[in-house]
Amino acid sequence: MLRMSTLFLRTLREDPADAEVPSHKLLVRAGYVRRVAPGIYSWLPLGLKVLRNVERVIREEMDAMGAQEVQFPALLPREPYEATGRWTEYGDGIFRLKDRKGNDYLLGPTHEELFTLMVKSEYASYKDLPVSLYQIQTKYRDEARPRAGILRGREFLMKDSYSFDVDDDGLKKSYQDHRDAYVKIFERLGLDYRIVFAVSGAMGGSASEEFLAVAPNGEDTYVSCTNCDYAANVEAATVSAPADTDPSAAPPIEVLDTPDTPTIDSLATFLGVPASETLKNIVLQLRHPDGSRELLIVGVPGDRDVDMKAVEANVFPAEAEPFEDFANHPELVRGYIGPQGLEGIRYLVDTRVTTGSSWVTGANENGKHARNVTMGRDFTPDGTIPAAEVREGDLCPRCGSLLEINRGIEIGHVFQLGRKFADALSLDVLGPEGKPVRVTMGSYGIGVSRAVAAIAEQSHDERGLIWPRAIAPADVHVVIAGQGEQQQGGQQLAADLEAAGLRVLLDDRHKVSPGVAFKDAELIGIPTYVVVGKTLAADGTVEIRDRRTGASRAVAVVDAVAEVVAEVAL
RNA sequence: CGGGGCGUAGCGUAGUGGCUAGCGCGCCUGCUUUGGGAGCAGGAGACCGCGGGUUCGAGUCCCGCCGCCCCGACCA
Repeated sequence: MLRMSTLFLRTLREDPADAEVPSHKLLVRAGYVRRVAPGIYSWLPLGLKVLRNVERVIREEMDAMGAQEVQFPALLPREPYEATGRWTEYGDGIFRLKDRKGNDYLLGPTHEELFTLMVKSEYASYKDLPVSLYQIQTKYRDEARPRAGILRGREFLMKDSYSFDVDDDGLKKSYQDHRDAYVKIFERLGLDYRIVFAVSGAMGGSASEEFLAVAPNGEDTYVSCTNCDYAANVEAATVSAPADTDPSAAPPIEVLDTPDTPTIDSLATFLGVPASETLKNIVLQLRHPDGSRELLIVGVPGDRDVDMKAVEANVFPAEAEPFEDFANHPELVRGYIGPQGLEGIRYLVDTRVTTGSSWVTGANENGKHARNVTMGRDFTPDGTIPAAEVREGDLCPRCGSLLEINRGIEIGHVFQLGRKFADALSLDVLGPEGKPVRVTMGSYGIGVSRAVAAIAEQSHDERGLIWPRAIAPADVHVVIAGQGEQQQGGQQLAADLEAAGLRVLLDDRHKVSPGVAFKDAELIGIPTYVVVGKTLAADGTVEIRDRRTGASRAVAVVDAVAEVVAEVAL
């Protein structure tokens, strides 16, 4: 039993000044966490109980799906990360340190290398696979900007698992098994979440989905269809493209004098056409992994911005950056670039730019634009990518209905990693024909500490936290509001509840007024609390209150244990 | 890393060059109080983020650094 009289807890009456989002404010106010350094937090007793409860749910489901728990160190040697290139790729993103001999170490940001090497050293036969391993480990990333309390920290708790299969079909099954397990986990955690398509990004690999907890303070933006179940991270979103038409049917190109119209706004105003009918050509510079540079021009409808993340996802592993060096490229007339007659420069268009579509665009001459510039006749791009930002009201690529945009917190990610790490670290098993077979992997993560914050984001009101039963720090909170008989009654009830198998938090503080006890109970957020107070003396009843609805009912103290047990079991 | 805001006691804050840095909460002692953040009395607690400078005098003005928050860039 937790007794408030001795519990290591101090609640705060006011929001901490450095907190912005509700989860941060409330977890600090209610005495669950305390900051010790930027993006680094300590867990106090109540917070640690919630964190452990989340871990327990995750462990149960991971074990149930057949994954086996292991534990790697957080402190890791440089060599495995050198072998996969990530010692360099991570740049400032990892914490590095040296031992007394000057050898390089890092604090693990993620553990693909270690899992891969572990399987390599233990297993050698296709008969050993498939296997899925997981750990719940503290991860370290030197984030440029930690924010929102434990929502994005530099030290955080993560469940990461990895599947190992001999072929793609096996990988698909392992992926699906993890996905199913994640659904069960997030259901049990009481989260409102969406599964969205994601880009695989710097990790390479193919199929990738994110589990996003719906929250206005989330860092991820996703689109979802108002009709069907299509949902995607904005970086991975596609939209329904207009149908192709016959380019020869378009009127001929017409070059127009458009002085002083280097921007889309000025052009649209000058010509009196909507910006959506103009074609904006953005010059980018690609940086390839080998250090070489390449120009890239991206054409998008003039009323939309280029989504750099979407572009990068399509030119991976190159990185894209804005191009500024117009002085050395006289063929690129800043503000008046058009795709017609662009020779030798890679040109990609947005999905919305289709064969047969005609545009107002630059004439590659200062002060001039061209009308009726038609794709398939006047220019042919080197490819089509979802380059323009997605907006609310765009059309679903699957059913054509309206898309809407919302924000979410990434709490899980499932990912068919493929052979990137197996290749880098030579992970083979002997196949049935006696020849080595390269292993294919999946990678699956859940942000454990982040999930606590995500739940707090979704489950609170102006008075405080409201935990789902599965992870609340206790099943029931007994508040003693009074002296003498109430004290005796409350102590007895708490003991009886505990004897009935419940986890009990008892507010047995003598000198605090009932108002303080009520406020604390609401702030701490145990879903059910029982008030033992004046009604005990008056008519032998106690109050059972529901934290979420505020509903209160009086029950005879002799029936209280049975009533509470029934309520908690719901 | 760029832009903006801000660092005063455990928490929230006042203090726009001039007396011993003020208030609320919390904490300690005593008495009273006990169904919605109690009252009275007495107390402890601050190198005013750090370093340098201007000035007769700096929490206050100037410079540098560090840290915090927000936006952006970045982020398996």
